[in-house]
Amino acid sequence: MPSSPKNKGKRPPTLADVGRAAGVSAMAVSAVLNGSNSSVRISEETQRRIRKAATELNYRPNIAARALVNRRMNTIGTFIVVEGNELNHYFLEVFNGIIEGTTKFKQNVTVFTLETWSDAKAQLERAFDGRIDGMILIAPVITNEFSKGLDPNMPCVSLHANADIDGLVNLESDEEKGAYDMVKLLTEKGHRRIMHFSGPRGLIGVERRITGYRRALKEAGVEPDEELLKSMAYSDIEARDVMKNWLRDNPRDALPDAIFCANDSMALGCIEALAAKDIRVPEDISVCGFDDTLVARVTVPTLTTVRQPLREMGMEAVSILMSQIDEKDDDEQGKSRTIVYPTEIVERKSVGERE
Amino acid sequence: MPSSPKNKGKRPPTLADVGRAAGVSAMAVSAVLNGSNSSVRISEETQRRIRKAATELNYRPNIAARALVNRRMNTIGTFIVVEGNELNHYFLEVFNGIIEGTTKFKQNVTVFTLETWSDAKAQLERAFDGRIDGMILIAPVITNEFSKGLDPNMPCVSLHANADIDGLVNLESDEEKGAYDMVKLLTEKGHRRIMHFSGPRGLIGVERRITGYRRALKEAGVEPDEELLKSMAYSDIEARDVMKNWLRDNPRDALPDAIFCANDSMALGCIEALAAKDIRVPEDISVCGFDDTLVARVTVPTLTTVRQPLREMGMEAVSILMSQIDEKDDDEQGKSRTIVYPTEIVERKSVGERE
DNA sequence: CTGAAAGCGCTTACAG
DNA sequence: CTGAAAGCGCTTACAG
Repeated sequence: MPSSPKNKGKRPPTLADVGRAAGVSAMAVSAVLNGSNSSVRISEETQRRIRKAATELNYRPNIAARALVNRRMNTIGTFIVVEGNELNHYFLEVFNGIIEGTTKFKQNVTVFTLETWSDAKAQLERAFDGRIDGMILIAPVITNEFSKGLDPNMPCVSLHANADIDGLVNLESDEEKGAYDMVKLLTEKGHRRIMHFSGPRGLIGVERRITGYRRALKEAGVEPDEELLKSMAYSDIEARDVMKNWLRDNPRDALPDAIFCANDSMALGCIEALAAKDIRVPEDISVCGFDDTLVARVTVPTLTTVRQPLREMGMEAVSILMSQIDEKDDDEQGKSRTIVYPTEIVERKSVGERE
Repeated sequence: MPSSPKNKGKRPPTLADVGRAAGVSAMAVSAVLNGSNSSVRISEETQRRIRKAATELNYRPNIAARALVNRRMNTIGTFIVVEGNELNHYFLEVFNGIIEGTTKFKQNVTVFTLETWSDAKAQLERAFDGRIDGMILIAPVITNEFSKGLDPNMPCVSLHANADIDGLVNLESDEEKGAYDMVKLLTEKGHRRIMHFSGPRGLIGVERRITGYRRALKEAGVEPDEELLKSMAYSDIEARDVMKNWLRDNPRDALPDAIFCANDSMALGCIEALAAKDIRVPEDISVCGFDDTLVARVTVPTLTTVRQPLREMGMEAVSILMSQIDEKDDDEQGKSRTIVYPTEIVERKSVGERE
């Protein structure tokens, strides 16, 4: 009773099986079922017979065998660092776009999560065994160290690469202008003391937003106050805690007029801490975010925010990657490139007029 | 200049290449690098030499070749229907758990999005070409039609399968008790006229929540009023619109004491519509959700909700799937099974006391 | 303890 | 217009 003969006949049917059933060679079956570009013409009648046999046997091509000869898996890998142990809204938006793109191109997506960008070499290698044809890096922090972990033969597109990059296509948005426009809106609505909750200093995107923030302030005749610039991780929890501590350490009348947060989740964290002290948004203070993720529309109050076309960027990343993959054997040149998407202010309820 | 000789030498190194470099057979390399269970013992010295050659050549196993012989891709597929064109918070939570699980088991995840569960046969087949070893269905609506699309040899676990299932493991939570507990809490806080925004009638989970809702009402001596039960898609937008219309069509003093929403997003949609009419939560009306997704904690007011351990369920789904995959050749029996997770009330700010 | 052979399921030249 | 052969890169028996 133990070790029974392994499931005989359970093995899925192969091309040869179908061929046998239809009275032709496996090669003929391959040609009609998988429409290869070979010069083979098979008679209508034979084709019909082959297709019939295939459906009857419930034939399904074996992707591993095919990939072995084609060197093409028709799947792309997305790489993301899981911060604070969770995938966030930014990821959700971008991923929605990636899904849309891969569906269009009939590709599969596999998701690789990294613990950190800094020593990603070992983690990256999991993907370099032919299982994906190209990779999308989501908001990577690309260091020299990291670049070394990359495979030069693997087509690669990044979104919001937070450092200078070399040899890959990067999609980003005009973050400085987004920040500038938002802070300008704030000043136009009469706000003067404007706090900025930024991401971690040093990252390109973070610095760009700070630059935009300062520029708008200066143009409105407000001298940037370093006390009002708080840097932290891009996290709602951190923003909440920073806000909470600030409220503990400062008198109520020191409250700024507005807070410009570097992403929507941080804005929510902020609002949460404010609400705990019964400070109302936007009546007592205005708060705005960045990204225009799902939550911005759905929270109360709805969030005034800087929209980056994250979803579109995800879609485009796939589309660009696909052309890279297809042209891989051709010239390698012109690979390095940056595409900048426009940002746009979305006015909702969390920003009010001053006075 | 056209058709240049294809990138010679660019082809990644194979086991044979490494073997040649180390002066051994490919088989020996395979044995030491991929620690097979074959009885092969290779001398320490040779092993060192092989490893050295492998790193020098930057050897990487080819997964397609390996999969072809092993019939194992070490990747699992997750299947989800993209409602209203976006992956939602429920997905994000569950997927976080799946990621955690697959990381632990060193598996990859690929995400398949379906347009609908009803005629999923063709869409499902994309996955039945050996690219995944098992599948996780996220909140599927399993009909007979759908079951026929499944491959009986493919290990399969579902989360919140919203129908009776046959031949697969289903993970779900005790939704009836969750609903009951929540409505009971509401009645204990003095609420009597309690509205329920449910999902689409007919789905098992929806009916269970309705049952729990009614039971708690009756126990509190409140006769369920069918006028207060509104069914709709599980969507914040629908909930917002239903609420908006209700507010338009009913006098202010007809406002219920509380609204029990079938998920967090719907609760947010509700609150949004209420806020537009300056109806405050929880001062004027209490609102609660279901799921305890990321947004519940972060919106204002924070949401009182029924927690389902979505993340844990995602993790467990992977773990169960892995054992199914490993035991596939063994007995097929006992495959069909349901595991019910407890729900739990999380009290936050959106529910207040009456009077 | 190590190597030569066969085979996983497919596709791509190459002959007829 | 169609078939026989070789090979993609690996692993698993099987000999030595």
